[in-house]
Amino acid sequence: MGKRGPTLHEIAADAGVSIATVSRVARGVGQVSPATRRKVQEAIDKYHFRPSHAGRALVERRHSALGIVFPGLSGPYYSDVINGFEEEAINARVSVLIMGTHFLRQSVDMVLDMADRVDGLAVMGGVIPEKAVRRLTDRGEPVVLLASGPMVGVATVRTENTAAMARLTTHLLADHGYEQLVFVGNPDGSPDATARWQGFLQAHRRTGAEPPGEPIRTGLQQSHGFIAVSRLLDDGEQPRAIVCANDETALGAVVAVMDRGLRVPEDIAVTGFDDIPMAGLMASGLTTVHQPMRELGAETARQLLRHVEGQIDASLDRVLETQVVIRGSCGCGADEYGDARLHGGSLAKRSRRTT
Amino acid sequence: MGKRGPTLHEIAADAGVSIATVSRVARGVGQVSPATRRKVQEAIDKYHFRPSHAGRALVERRHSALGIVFPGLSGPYYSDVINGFEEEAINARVSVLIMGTHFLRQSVDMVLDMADRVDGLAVMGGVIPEKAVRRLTDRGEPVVLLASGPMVGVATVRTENTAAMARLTTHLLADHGYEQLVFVGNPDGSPDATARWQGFLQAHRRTGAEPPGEPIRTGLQQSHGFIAVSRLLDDGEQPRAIVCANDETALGAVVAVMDRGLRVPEDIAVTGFDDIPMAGLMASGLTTVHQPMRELGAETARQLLRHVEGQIDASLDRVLETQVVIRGSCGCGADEYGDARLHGGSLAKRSRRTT
DNA sequence: CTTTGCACTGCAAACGTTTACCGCAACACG
DNA sequence: CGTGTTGCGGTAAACGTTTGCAGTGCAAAG
Repeated sequence: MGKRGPTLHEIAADAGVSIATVSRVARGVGQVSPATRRKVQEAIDKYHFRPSHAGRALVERRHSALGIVFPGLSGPYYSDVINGFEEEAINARVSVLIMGTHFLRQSVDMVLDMADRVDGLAVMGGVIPEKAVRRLTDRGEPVVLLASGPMVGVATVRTENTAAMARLTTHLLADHGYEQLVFVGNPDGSPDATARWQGFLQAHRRTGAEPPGEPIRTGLQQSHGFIAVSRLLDDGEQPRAIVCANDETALGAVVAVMDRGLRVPEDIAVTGFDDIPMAGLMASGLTTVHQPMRELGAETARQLLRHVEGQIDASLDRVLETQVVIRGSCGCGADEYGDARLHGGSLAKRSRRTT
Repeated sequence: MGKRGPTLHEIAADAGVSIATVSRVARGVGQVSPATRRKVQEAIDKYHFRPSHAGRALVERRHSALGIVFPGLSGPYYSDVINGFEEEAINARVSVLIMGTHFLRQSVDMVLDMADRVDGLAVMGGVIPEKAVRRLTDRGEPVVLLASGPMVGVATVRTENTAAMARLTTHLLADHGYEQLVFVGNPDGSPDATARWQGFLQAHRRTGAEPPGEPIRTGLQQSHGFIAVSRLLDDGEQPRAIVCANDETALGAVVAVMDRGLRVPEDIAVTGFDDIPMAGLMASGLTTVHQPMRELGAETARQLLRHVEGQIDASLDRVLETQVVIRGSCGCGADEYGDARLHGGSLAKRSRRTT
């Protein structure tokens, strides 16, 4: 059974005017005498009238909504991106529809379906195959690719992953002189993970270090990191440093290491990626890479809105800067960069050194 | 500028038939000869035609979509709920639109707006005031309240929070004999937190324990728990047990306790709520309450779908069962309930005792 | 008193579907 | 050969809006 909301006609009848006048009052355009306006407004309020989106979408050919598609929705990462995205959307008076495909078979259909409910779509990398993205753009649907490699003909907004991971890895290899680094994350799992693995490799090549072994392929949640590292250690391996694809796996790794009575960073250094709130709080401080998540979402929304307005720039490839954040978990002592420990009831922001 | 997709008319022209026939072929209803069907299908494929949602929504008075509204989207909690919800929705061939209000001023407007784009709405407790929910139901919009207290005239699906928290707290008070319990979480923050605080209080009353002090009001993220407990300990207080509103704050609390050289559970016991994957993995094992998140989402979707079909049962108040999961962090030794430690490369599921 | 201009408001045509209804051809049957 | 019957497929109305255009009435100007 469908919606039963009042329509223009009912309001018009009640106010004793035509539907055109009600429409004009409702959207505040055109010439309407103050007396009529008041009368109509009263009827509108009385019935809590809100114009039907379907009717409006049909004639205006726009939905006043933007869509954003993610693979999954767990983790503070996405939350911040969505926040930034929503903020910009609200400024532009459009709704935001979120979708998580959860890697289901029907993903492409779901996205295609959503595309028909919004004016533009932000698609996170790895959600649907390139071919499906093409189909959308070919249809004339404004699309912005989020956090995924450049793709000809499609606007992209992303953060600098590869170079940052290369800098971080170089810090471990060159500054600390570590030799056996292990990468935890699935390079085939998401564009983010791919780019980070690339940076990891790049650093090894550039510093002339021995090439690293196979990555430990696992998911991006804390429990995944915990399990992966637990397995590794239980198998008798003990790398000098564990480079994780994101902070949450890193946190899981830290717990796994400590569970076995080993110390971070004295026995094993651990690094993350994303700089989630928890990263700066834990004892040694997690060395990681800060990404402007919120801005990533906001910029994506802005670009998408321009696109929807017809300001198409399909060759756009906006890359937001990232910063390596050196804390304690890589082995840099607190004394080295000022007091980085929490104490005495103060929760002053831990100092950072960024490269 | 708006969508440019092909319309029924173009397909009809190309195939040399009327729009009615195209519509029939597209949706597979009515009588169409095999020859015509083939011809039309070809044209449809050729243009990648998909019927416009707006046009369809207008005449059918349904959107083939369900909405689900959350306050925020961080944490594995929501992810699982959404998963279950989506799964049921996909079975019923309807789309799912997710929305996170992020406690913005415009929340009510956002929800009202979304209500006009879907056939039914699942609203998580605390997202919008009761009055706004009423407005929706008054308009005839199918609404199911998710994880929030019963509300007359509105169907509700939730998990048993209060009783479970009472059982857990009683375990700490009676079985362990702890006396100074501290609650971390904001009772006014969400219906979940409210119910858990209630259970916490209830246990104190029932066991005749001294009433607890004020709760430590903070958010539901790991970093919130960490900061809250850090402050507490730095202020010189040392409760015997910390009861957290959810697992993530509990994990933050554990890290904060350990950061200060104290042990969990020997010096301070810590408990959570939700049973997220990480809860079973950490060293001592987090004592918590297991909730059927996925089922919560799935059941909500099922109820909402029934409601949309006209099978209204506004007095429904479905309460899903929860289980207290005793692990080590409350002080129950591993030896007490079998080997609950991870070792020897095995990651066997940690044993549980449930009440 | 007629004309002109202006502010206001109604009419009606889209927008892209779905579907009830009807016409038409072909065919079977008496 | 007339009369149903049946299977296809076209016509048109309806869904709820927006908006160009035209009409109305009134005041000011001629």
